[in-house]
Amino acid sequence: MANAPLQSVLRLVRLQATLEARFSATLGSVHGLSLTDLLLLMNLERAPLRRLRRVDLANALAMSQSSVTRIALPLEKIGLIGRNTDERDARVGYVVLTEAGANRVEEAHTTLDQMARAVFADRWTDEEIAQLSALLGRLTVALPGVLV
Amino acid sequence: MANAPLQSVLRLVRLQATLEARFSATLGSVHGLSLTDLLLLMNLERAPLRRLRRVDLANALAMSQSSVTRIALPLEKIGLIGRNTDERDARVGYVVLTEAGANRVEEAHTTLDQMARAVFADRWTDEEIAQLSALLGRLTVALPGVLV
DNA sequence: CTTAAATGATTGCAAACGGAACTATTTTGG
DNA sequence: CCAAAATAGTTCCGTTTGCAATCATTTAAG
Repeated sequence: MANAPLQSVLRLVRLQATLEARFSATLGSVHGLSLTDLLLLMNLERAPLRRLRRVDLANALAMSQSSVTRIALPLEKIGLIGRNTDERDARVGYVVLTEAGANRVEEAHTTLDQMARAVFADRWTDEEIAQLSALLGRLTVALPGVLV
Repeated sequence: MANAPLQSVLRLVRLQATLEARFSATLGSVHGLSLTDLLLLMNLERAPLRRLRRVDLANALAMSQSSVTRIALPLEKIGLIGRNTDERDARVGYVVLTEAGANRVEEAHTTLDQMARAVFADRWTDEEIAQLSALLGRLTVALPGVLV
């Protein structure tokens, strides 16, 4: 297949719209979160001290800083995240996962995991899924500006 | 890897934002088209008589009908597509690729193809790329509402 | 036939996003 | 030590998108 690169990229682009729409719909009705919300919270969960600077969060999510500001605002209002300052540097504002946020992200993570498994439920072997994950992982690191 | 399904989905979602941003930037500066514009034109190019109903175009692009209406408007203004009616059914409006559109899509397609190849330029074998394409293809057909 | 449901397309509205501009800090270079 | 550049964050504005409502037309059901 001579045009496998283009085909891969096009399929990837088109898959995303469907996956995000589907996942966000369920996450919204069940947990009151969009997929982007959950990804933000999950990044905090994995971070040391459960906190990240806004600029690092933007890089981790492959989004702009302004988007992080806007997404964080309602999450802060409902108490899932908090705001910390840095004594060393007055410019930075840490986003901190609260206890309520940690609970919520655990629940939503479970739902997301089930949905992801459902996507592969039909005649996929574990090995094939691992292969796909590995190939996408290589693609991720091949693109500058996309953190893992 | 027990969480390969989730990992695959998350990587896919994150890759899309980067790829679309990168591709749209180049396509925009070189050919005056966004990636979405080009995908619309490419679908017309492959269609019989180089024309499609708006509703079919929406399905093919995994987008809403209203988006197709809005995307098509400026493309029509600059003469890349035209508008046909159906004598049998006055509701449908065909989107037709013009000669100018066919020329433009051919140029932009070449650029897109080169960019796609560049993504895989670093230590990917043809077989690996084909494998990725095949896996993404299976994923595409596994999701209802996503046409190839 | 005639009325109700379905279909195709458009428009208004709201949500999400990036970029540019701006403020406030910190770092750097002379 | 101080001015200039860099960095972090927010806000404003334009673009893109989906959903709901709407209109016109066709199909289906009685």
